[in-house]
Amino acid sequence: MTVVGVYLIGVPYAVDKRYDYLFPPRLGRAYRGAIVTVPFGRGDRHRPAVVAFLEEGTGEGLKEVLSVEAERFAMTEEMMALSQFLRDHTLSSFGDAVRALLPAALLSGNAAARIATAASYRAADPAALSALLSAKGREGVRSPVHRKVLEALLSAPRLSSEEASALGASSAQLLAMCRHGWLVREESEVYRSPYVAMAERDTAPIALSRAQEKAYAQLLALYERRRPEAALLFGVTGSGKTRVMMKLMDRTIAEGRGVILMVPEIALTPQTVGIFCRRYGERVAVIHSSLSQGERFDAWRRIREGRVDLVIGTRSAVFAPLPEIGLILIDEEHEHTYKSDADPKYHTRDVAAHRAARHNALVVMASATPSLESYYKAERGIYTLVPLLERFGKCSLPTAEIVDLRAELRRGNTTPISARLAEHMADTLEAGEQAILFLNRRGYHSVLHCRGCGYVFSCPNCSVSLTHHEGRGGAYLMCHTCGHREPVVRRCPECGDERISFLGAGTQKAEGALAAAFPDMRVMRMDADTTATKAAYDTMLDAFRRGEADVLLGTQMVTKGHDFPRVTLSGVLSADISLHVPDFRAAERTFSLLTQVIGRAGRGEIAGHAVIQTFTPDNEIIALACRQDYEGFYRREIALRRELTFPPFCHIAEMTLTGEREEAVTAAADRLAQEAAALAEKTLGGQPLLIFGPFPARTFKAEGKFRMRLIFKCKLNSTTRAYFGALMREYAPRGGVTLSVDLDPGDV
DNA sequence: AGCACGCCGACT
DNA sequence: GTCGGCGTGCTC
Repeated sequence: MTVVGVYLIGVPYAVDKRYDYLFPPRLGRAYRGAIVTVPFGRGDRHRPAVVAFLEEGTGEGLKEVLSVEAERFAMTEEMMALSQFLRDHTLSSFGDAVRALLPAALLSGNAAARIATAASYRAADPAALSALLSAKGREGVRSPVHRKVLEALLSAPRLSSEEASALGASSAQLLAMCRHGWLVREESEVYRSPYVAMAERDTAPIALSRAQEKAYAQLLALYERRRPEAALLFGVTGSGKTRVMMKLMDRTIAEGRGVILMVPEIALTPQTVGIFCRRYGERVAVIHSSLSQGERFDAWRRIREGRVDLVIGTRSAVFAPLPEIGLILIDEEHEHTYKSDADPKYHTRDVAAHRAARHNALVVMASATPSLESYYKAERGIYTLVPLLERFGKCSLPTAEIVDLRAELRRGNTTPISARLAEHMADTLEAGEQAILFLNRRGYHSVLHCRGCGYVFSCPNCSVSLTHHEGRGGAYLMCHTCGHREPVVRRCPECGDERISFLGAGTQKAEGALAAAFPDMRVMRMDADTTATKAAYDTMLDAFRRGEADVLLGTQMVTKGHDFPRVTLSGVLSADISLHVPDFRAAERTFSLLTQVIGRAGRGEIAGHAVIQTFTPDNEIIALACRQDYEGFYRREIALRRELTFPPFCHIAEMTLTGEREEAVTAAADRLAQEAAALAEKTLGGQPLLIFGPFPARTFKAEGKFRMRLIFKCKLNSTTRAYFGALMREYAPRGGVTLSVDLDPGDV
């Protein structure tokens, strides 16, 4: 008898181990990677599972596998290895890894039933078709509709039922023709895709400038090594990175190898997709979070069956089941959306590198403001640095201006719009041009600063801004990275001013202030609330592009990847909010953000201008962004990271305890901290590992649950991963408290 | 995760 | 005397 060892899908970490079942002969051949349904637990509930082990045995005392999914949907060896990699690398369960790789439709029962089919008709005997049409009398074709259908089949191998009905043939008539033995009806699978093939195709060769050609040659040389390679394409805004990448894609596809193009969620607009659909037609698949379950399943099948050369998509597209991969492109590689915050908590970059190793593929990460981690790797030769620093065409760099909000306050202006910004707004409106205003709101409510001098309360150990908490003994300030606490003071330690307030206080009134200052102005507001669906987002951007509003006011999403030729002014209402988000990556994010905002203005014919409002006009990050000086920024920031021991000089791991009873959560956190220290002592053999906390998570209480965190600094390797794995398994808290781990979280 | 066993409070 | 609360432990 065949005994299979399976991993269950959709069970917690504690159940994530091998379970053996008998594989009854009536289900056919057993094989590794098979997706099966098994009875599990006392209630014998049916659960999806994946076969990972095969053995011959008596199978005594084992339950039986209930059903097997079609072999064409099974996990390939690569998928099995990738799931194992995800489990080891992120400490997720095998089942969660499988869920990341497979479309949900495959795991929720009968996949076959979820496949859409369509009928088509072909000539039963194509050779005899013309003879049939010219035959007379009883043997001939008398009905004009029948004749039309058969004539159409002289020039086309088959007719879809739509095409046949367009010729006037009813389904009854088609059935009759089948009974005559003239036609054969065939059911075939169809693929639901919201992206229809574009009518006009773009097949022109891609012409490159000299600088672009040089970058392309460098990348091509790497590609041709046919080994796992990684490159960092460091291209400033407007340098034509996309053209370089496209030429490399052309080359890869021409060799019959697949390409994955990763984009941040926000950049996946119809414009972007259109460019690639025109070039690669039906052999493009698009994957993103708002596809329906059916669309996702269909895209996955098309890719898996070899019908696709290019997969464009957000984070999860990195798992696209292309049979052969030659190239993985990660555009805007610094974007934090590439890190998954749900299990498995992977980074796209790591998965891409893993797949590239298997396929001997090239990974190209592209950005104008690379993540510190990536640029550091490029500096050390782990990635090949491919610079593309020349701006292409005649668009010039916009000018940038810093506005001192302290002075603004001294002059009595308490609105979030400075006099300078108002002036520029007026000029822009006058000229019939458009403006984009960026308003960050994340984190503003908990960081304190001095309105007199701009001083921000920060951690003496980590230089991360402190957040305000209401505790039992009153309010205090705390560092979310190391747990350092200090009391709230009334006076600024820098200038003695008493105007201590929350950072960004007042900016949420921006819309009202704009309306008051410019009553005739049309303001379009764009944030997570107004763009709940992808369609709403695309519609708003289109409307703004058409000039249906003068100002686009919004969060992060207004700063990303779209060309608005009529935008000549961009403004940041408070650079401080972004600069002092309580996260060690705040400076990096701000530099990237400001660089983009400044780049947004004036990409058309007209020169652009950017206005950056801040309480700290002397801040070096802001100055560097205004000069678009990435190198300068990198030198400064990498020195700070080294000094304070932050990535890339260590890794950070985060353990979170969640539960409904506050005392239970805090008690469990204390116990975990002790356990973690003891286990480190015992198993790490002197490898450095620092434990901070426990302390309340950024959102201590949310949705009726309390959350405590522990932060670890260490080097992640097999020893330390095993250490965190052991903590997860052996220290599973009980009493309604759950424990989760994030190795290398996106924000801390 | 789900389900059952198990030992303490308010009901027919 | 029982119905049922959710703490604890197991699932091939």
